[in-house]
Amino acid sequence: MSAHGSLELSRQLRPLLTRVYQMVRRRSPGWDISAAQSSVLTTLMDRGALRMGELAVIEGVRMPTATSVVARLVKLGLVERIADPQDRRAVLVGITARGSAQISELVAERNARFAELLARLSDEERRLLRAAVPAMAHLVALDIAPKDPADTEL
Amino acid sequence: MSAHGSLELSRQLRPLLTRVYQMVRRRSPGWDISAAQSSVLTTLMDRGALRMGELAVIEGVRMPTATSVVARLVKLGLVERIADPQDRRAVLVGITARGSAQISELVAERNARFAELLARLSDEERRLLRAAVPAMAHLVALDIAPKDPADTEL
DNA sequence: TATTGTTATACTCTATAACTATA
DNA sequence: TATAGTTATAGAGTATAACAATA
Repeated sequence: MSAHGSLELSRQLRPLLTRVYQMVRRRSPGWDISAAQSSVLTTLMDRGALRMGELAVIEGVRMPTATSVVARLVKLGLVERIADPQDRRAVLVGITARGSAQISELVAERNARFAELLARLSDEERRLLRAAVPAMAHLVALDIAPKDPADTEL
Repeated sequence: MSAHGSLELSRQLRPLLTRVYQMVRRRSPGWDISAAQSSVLTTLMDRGALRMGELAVIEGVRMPTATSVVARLVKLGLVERIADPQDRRAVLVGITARGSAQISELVAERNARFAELLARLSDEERRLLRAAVPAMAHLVALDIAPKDPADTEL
């Protein structure tokens, strides 16, 4: 019944989200690592060492892609490949101390840059954004939830 | 003085924006055109025909990149190159009827998919998101504004 | 035989450097 | 000489198909 309101909200909100995303991402000079690379690093930071296949699934890419991104990160000394003792076919990919340090810096820098923009809003505007955070978090959680027909009631 | 609150808000909001962006973008099967291509099409849709160099600036890419993206779109019949009568060095790039139709469809599809997610939130959550829209719009506008020292007071 | 990864190949997006054509 | 754009070349990210090694 609220489908109409949702579509209208989608029309307003979606382009804005795209723009804000690009603001924070695209103009980030001085960082040598790419979006794909920083995504892998944050994943490994959050979840610890992962098998190549798991990493590919989480990143939403195919295995050959994961292999090549990891290969470049290894060359940069930011991740390492570890043989899996349980299964000799498998490879564990882990972040190195240097990778860890670098991604922390990058995240801090992005947050700082976004914060500068937020600081230029009014107190009221910031309050409204803050109030919307839990709803956004819920939205993000929805995406992870399985989309089986059985889960339609979620 | 509100710098601290901004940084905290940035920490909460920025990762969520990234995730939502990816939800809407990445899992969009059945669309042959790439992100760079759809971005060019929406730009041409919004602003009409542009010179190659203007397009490159707006898209935030170098001219050779614009040239190649446009070349592929021309091959797909979605944009056309028009000689500029005023300056024979220049090229005007315009969207075709087919390009126009295709981008409208794509935008509608993305909005619909995002709306489905929004529809799964509570009325209250949607209300909070709606209330945050003007602040987000302001945020986006800030990025466009020049960053000269003189404009610091904006 | 099935699973885990890698290699081979190809396409898009991106950049810089060198070039052409016009102002 | 300066500007608008293209071509040449290279590297990153992505994919599919074919392969190797292990379970």
